Amino acid sequence: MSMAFEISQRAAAARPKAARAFPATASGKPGDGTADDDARALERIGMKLSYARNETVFSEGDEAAFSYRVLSGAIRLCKHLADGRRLIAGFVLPGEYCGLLHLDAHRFTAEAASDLVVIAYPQRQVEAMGKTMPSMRKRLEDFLAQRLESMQEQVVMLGRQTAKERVVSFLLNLAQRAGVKQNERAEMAMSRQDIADHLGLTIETVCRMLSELKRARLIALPGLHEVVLTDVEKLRALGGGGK
Amino acid sequence: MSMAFEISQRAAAARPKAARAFPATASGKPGDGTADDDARALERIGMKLSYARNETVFSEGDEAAFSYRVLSGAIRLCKHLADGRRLIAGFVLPGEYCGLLHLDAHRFTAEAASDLVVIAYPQRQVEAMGKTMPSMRKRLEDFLAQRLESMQEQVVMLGRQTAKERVVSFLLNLAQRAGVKQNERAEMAMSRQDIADHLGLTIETVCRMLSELKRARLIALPGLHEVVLTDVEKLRALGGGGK
DNA sequence: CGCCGTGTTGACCAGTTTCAAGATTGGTGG
DNA sequence: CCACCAATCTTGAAACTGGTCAACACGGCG
Repeated sequence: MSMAFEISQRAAAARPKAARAFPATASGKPGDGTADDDARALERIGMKLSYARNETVFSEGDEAAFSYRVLSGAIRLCKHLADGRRLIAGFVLPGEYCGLLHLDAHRFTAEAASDLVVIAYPQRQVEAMGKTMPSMRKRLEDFLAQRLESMQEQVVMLGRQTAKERVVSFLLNLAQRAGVKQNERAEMAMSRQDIADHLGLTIETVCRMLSELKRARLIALPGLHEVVLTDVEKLRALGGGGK
Repeated sequence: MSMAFEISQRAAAARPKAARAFPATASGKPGDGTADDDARALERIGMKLSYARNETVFSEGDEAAFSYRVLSGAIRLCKHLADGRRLIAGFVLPGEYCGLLHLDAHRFTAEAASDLVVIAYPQRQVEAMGKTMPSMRKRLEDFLAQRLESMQEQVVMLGRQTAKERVVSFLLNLAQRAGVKQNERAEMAMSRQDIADHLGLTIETVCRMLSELKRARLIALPGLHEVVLTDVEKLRALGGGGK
């Protein structure tokens, strides 16, 4: 089984914890609807892996041998600049994929933003499925389009939004992707520093903006890594001309 | 000839100046080497169009019926936000393409950043060539990869670089893409406002940074729309941890 | 010649960062 | 179970970068 061999190679390189058993659907994001068939097909060729916070899933420049689907936790896609500055291009949340298209993902380093469980798929299999299954091909294309869309949003955010707008956009985006509505609790797995590096701010500014939103009763922070949007309408109004 | 008909439709929509005759190679960027065959093949199915500064080539959301190659001048790819803020995702310089992949380009509005001459290719033909000519397929993939690369650079720039670093990066990038070396004159067709909207700065800050670089003898500005990099080494050092 | 669009420069101001304490949280070992 | 420690988060005050507002310069064109 050369496939299994490759997986354990990679696993060794990234030093994830030994893969533990998880119910196959445990952390699958609900509401995926149309994706289920493809997801199941992938599930069969994938392997579950766990990483502790801050472990590297793959590095910039690595050969893109695997794609990943997040089961729980979050991946951060980041770029480390020469002088230590860091920039996070995006997060991969539960139910989402990364590295499906070698084009994009492996230009970044992927790290566990929190304790993380993923399923890894050999890239070759994904490509093969893309060629035979039309629905899978479509999903690959959608994935790329989404990725472009989100990079674009980030460019708008970084280029033309204020600190408060950025934080609000981030929270709205997070809640939407998690399928969480007003007054529901959303997980915010990444650290404040991660958020700051994603929004092009300092950690202190992120904190201040969160506090300010809390004081204004627009959000609540039941725990360090949870948010509740208590007034989506007003948040949207603050979200800036974005988009 | 339905192709010609479609082209003039589009031309009418965008109100370009009547296409004038240009020697086929007049503004072709030299040094394209390997691309020449494909370029020539495209040239045959393309139509020359001219636009005055600020005319729209295509709008965000338009059907991507055409791809474009810039012969002279520059296209700006921009996004207009609700509140009037504007953000320029990038410029297309002479010799470069835009809209080759419907995926990306037509999420932006393309406008003439200066007086502009392009060749327009019916999208269908490009796709057809992509399927039959392997070298063309490769070029299309490269194009996408490049586009992603440049968006990424912009994200780093906007997220983690200072005003001076941004301007320096921009100038270095411009010179490199124009194939211009130290002490050679590079065209900078776009306005200061365009540059500002690309770098996420104000026009005043762009001016100040350019003046500062000029005072430091790192660049010269022989004309409003020309730059000479007089000390690429020091500029690189200023260019920040970029990449 | 004077106007208009664009670019440049200066003075002042606001938002963000930086620097510096604390406060919480989570993990470890007694 | 609690005490302690390290890491992370929060908050405050001062410094600074870049933005805003305003005046002026320059160049093309009617």
